[in-house]
Amino acid sequence: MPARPTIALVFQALAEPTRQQIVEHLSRGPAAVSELARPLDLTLAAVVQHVQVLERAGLVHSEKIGRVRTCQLDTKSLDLMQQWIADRRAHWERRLDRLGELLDRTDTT
Amino acid sequence: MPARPTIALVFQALAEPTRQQIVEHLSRGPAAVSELARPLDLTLAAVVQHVQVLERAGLVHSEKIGRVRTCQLDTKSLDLMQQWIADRRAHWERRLDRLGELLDRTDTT
DNA sequence: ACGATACTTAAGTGTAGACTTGACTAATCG
DNA sequence: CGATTAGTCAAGTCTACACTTAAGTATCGT
Repeated sequence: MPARPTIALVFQALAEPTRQQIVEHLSRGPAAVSELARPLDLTLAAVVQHVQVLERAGLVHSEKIGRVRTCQLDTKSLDLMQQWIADRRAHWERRLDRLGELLDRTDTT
Repeated sequence: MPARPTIALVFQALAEPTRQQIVEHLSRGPAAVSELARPLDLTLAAVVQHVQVLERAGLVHSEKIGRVRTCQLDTKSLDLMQQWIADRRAHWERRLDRLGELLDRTDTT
């Protein structure tokens, strides 16, 4: 039901300090929305909205049982980020290599 | 001169699609500000501002020679991000392990 | 020297989005 | 059953920030 999350969505979601805190909380284990809210001087409504953003970004998965919605970290988007970083780095380093070769050649001629 | 960049700053910087494009451009090699601006239907002033944000986040380093400011990818903050992701994942997976043990024990008793 | 290029800075505008309030539903407890 | 708990939804407010314009500086080409 959520359109496949893009890196843009992931970075946008993590840009908000509160949402970073929520992710850090969830990395210590699943939690209900109200548990996430407790340490966060915010209304429950605000926390719900944050969770929705994190879900659209594929960073969190949640399921409602009875009246309590339990949230879990979803590592899919962590993978996505790591891939993105690796890609940028790969391009960058390949470039440095080519530069190195060039310098070597101009050096020895 | 830039205060040590925080993960918060890094995510905030990458939240903006335009800045993602700039980082992608720079991963293919250094570029002047006006080169970054060319494909980006924006004024030069706007691009300068984006570069400043990326610099404060430690994602880009730039140096002005003559009248042209040349920008480079700075991998410091890529490291920072990768560390952050690894940390969240580590906590999360350690938790899953403990859960597994618990289930094993309750299973065999 | 003159014009063009490559930024830089300050100030103003407009919009996205973080947060609140208030009213609602539904599950659980005593 | 009524009261509490846990979450949901729809408006509305308020601020941060992406972007523009306009005016400036410094460098380069001829």
